[in-house]
Amino acid sequence: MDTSDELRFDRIGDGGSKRLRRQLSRLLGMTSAQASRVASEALAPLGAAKAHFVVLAVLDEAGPASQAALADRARVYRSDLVAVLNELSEGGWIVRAPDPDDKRRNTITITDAGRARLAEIEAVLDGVNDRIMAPLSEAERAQLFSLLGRVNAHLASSAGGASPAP
Amino acid sequence: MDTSDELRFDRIGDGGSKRLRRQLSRLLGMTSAQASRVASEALAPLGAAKAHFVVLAVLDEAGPASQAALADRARVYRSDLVAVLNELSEGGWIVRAPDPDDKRRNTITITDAGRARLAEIEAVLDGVNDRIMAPLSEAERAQLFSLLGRVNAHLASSAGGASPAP
DNA sequence: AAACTAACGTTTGTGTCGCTAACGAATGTA
DNA sequence: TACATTCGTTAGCGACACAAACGTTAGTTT
Repeated sequence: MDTSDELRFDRIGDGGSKRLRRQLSRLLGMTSAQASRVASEALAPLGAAKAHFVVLAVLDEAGPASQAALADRARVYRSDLVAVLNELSEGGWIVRAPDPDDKRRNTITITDAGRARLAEIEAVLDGVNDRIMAPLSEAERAQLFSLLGRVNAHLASSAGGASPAP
Repeated sequence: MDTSDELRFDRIGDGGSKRLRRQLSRLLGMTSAQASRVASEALAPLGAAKAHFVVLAVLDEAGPASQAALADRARVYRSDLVAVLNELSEGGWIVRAPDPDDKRRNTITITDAGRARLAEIEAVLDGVNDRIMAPLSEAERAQLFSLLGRVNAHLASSAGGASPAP
């Protein structure tokens, strides 16, 4: 019979159901949840969160910015960014100073300690991603990135939700 | 200018950061969230949820079962299954009857209406998954499933979390 | 038969995540 | 001057994965 091929990850997360195995959204959800869990667990000892990494990375690469600009770049909602910046500020990794030119804005700047923190977090997360993709070859990892990236781009552009704070 | 290769989905969800683009967990999370949103929106008019589909599918394929067995197969936590079964029961899609042989257990059975409901939901979700993978060819879809499946299997087995209710 | 252990369904609660709504303050525009 | 928009902020929703505990029932041990 047709005992071949697709039975390799049978009963991993689909109860052996052909129906469930066809649903990419489910496979995506399960894998994402597990990856997210691994990442969070790895960051926990540092007292860091994933949003910390994203925000610090964007700050480091794009330079100081208002919270609104930061939220756009990091794809974090303005409302959620507040807490993240509070935490980063408490650690001395960023400075939140009022913008003299526009009193509505804050100017967020990464500190030297923040850059060190970023490197620290990045090292951990690089390790995490390596563990996640452990069973894949280099070529396969690139494949996965490419395919996922295309699906993601398609979803982001087709849906209304490309921008986090409309 | 910066005309190279990997810029095709630049600024889709990573703020243009090389660092962020390397993080599979992030790409996975964004894609999963969007796919999940599309699926939920498609199911909303039916008044259905994703868990409904999973539970009905498992019931249809593996036959009547206790809630514990159902939770294992559907990869839903016993605690969360309660609400799902309440909803499915209210719709008349399943029957929850005490097991005479073991008074601790309920026996969950799918009804004819439940099977019709399952077909209905499945049709919607098949459409959703087709829309999600629209930019991919048949071969690429198979590739994506295979790669994701391997990552998922690896994560499920390496972490303690292969079984949802320890 | 009594005592202990384990499985069952259920309730309740936790933490994260994506997202919406509304607010006062400040700014820009008509 | 009136109106609209942008800014940071607070609060809250709903979905999801998950943990802890409880009363009930069953199986096992002494």
